[in-house]
Amino acid sequence: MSNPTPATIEDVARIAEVSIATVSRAIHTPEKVASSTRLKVNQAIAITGYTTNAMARSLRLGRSNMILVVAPDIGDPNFSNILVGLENEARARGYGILIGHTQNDAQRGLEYLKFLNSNQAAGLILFTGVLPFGHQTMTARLPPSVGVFEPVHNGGIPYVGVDDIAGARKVVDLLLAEGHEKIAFIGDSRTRLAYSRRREGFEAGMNAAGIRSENRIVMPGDGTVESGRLALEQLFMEDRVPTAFMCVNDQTAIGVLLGLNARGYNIPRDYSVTGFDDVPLAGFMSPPLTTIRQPRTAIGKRAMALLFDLLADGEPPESEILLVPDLVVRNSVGPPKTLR
Amino acid sequence: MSNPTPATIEDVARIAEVSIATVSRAIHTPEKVASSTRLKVNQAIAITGYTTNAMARSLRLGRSNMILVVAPDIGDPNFSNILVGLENEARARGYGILIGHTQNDAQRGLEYLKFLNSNQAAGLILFTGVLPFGHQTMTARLPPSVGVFEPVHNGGIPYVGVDDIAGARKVVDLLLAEGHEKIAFIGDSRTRLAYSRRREGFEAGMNAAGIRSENRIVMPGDGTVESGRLALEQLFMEDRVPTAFMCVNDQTAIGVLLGLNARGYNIPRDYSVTGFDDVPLAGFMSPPLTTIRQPRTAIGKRAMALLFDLLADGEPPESEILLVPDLVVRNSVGPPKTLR
DNA sequence: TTGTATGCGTTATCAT
DNA sequence: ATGATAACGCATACAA
Repeated sequence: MSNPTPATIEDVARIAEVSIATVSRAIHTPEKVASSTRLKVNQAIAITGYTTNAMARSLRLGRSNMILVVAPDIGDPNFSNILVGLENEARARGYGILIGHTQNDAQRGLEYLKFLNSNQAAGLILFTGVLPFGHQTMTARLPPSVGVFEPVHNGGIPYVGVDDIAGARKVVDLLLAEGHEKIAFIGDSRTRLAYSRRREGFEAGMNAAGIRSENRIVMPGDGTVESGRLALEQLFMEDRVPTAFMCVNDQTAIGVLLGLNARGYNIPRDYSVTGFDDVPLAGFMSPPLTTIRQPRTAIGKRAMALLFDLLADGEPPESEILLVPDLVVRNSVGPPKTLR
Repeated sequence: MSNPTPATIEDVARIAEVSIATVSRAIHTPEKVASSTRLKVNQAIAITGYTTNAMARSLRLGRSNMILVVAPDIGDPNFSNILVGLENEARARGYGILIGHTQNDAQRGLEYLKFLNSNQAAGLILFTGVLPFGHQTMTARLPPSVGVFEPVHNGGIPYVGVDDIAGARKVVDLLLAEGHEKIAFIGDSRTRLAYSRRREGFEAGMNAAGIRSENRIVMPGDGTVESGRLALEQLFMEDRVPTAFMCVNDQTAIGVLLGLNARGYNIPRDYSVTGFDDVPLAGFMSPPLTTIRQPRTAIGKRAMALLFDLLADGEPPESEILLVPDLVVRNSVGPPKTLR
């Protein structure tokens, strides 16, 4: 199974009875080598099972054909689908993908910075809203990079994401159209720009509908199921219950839904609940959750395409690409009880 | 932001007014260099922001300090926590982790095989039950490797996983103790050894309790929410409804739970449902799911530790490490309706 | 069309 | 304690 040592270009050259230069050419510029020798080389390659040593090649060339994807949380339900978009696009261009997991830890980020500094990756895709390399970021020599989901604060790096304001607006407008006049936004937070923007969309919709501020409830949250449940409990305890809960993401909405179910309410008869993201489970909740669908694969595809533009031109063709997400109407929204 | 070219060991040497050999020594064997020169070197490193080029280093050394983790499905809810265990253990030993995603595609696997052949990774962690490299596997020169969750079929590679039989046994025994006599095992499949073993545990428990075979229902499934729901519907249509559903994993159990809820049943009053894995959402279902907890972080830790044993000794100290998982009792199991 | 020779950035061997 | 240099595997400028 584990052969002693991998074949080198020299092994191939010896067997094919040519020089290593010819072998290299036969591989990378076959048209520059006689077809007869090309044949010999190919046979020798087959015999030895030769694979070019990517490290030596990259060292020589000063670049590699790997793209590094750095993510703070691999467990994020959004991550894997975006990854698929990224991978497909990269593969189509002959590039491979490697994933680095930082767990929001700058120390871990540094590891990958070294990786980058060694030219082991030709490009960088960032899932975090911030360069994950701590202080050393300033002196770092980063390869062409693009952010996904969130703009990268400390870096002038282009990004592709979703138009959160427009998405949120679609949700409020639906709720408003159903007749809701007292709506709570659950999961307010300033740590993630995407979340702030969803809040913005909420406010914009409420403004447009002329809803008075005492009928707008905003609860903080960190986007976890827990936080949704917590916010709900607090609202009930303080007797500030709205007729509709517009949640910053699906996790939060699931928390609210679960809490409401536990209290014996029927959704959407008693209350309406909405999410954002369209996480895999959203459609399986009871009731199935009305939410905003992230065009995940498309985001990944666009991000990688943008990275290749950068790789080719050096200059970002545009610094922000916002995809407009769709509303997916399921069964967690209805008219407010008061209107029934 | 993007400095022209990264500093090399030569830049450092020039500034410190020493030879490159001394710089290298100052970094790797500081005790062999005069403290005065060590100081100069360190200053020069600080000035230049020098990082050793990992690629050149690995090329010279013939080994790297990266571990490659290959997984068929990054979205698997088990994956991210195991990864944390892997990462922590690797970091403690000065190694970094890179993740490769194959999507069960041999072509993609090949990419990573080249990576390995170039000595870009010192070791390999496999999440798949099979070497993901297609035909070329035979001629491949693999680094020390260990499997996670499942033994690797075509490779004599040691693995660490969970004792699925014992885990499943804990579940049946609970169900049996509650008084159930007609139990369905949902999600039978021969594609994953772990799943076959859970089935084995089920049968063993039923045998021990002397349950007759007509009271054992086995439904196929692929471990998705969908498949759980499907199996449930089929059982109702064929009028072969048991009093308890023992599901091969949590996803399946969630499907069953959702289906039962949709039909208006109350769990655990009308039916009992169990899962396996203790996925993040399991505790948030209504009712919270009784299931088996995968010791995920522990598995990752053990797997990586085993890999380092391999790296050091060459010989696997043991070929199979099975951790015994715990039953986590929540609220989806009760006595059968007939006994109430 | 093919071969020779150099250098990519390191570390290790051998002198000094 | 330090320096000069070879070698890791490869791609290419240059020579033939």
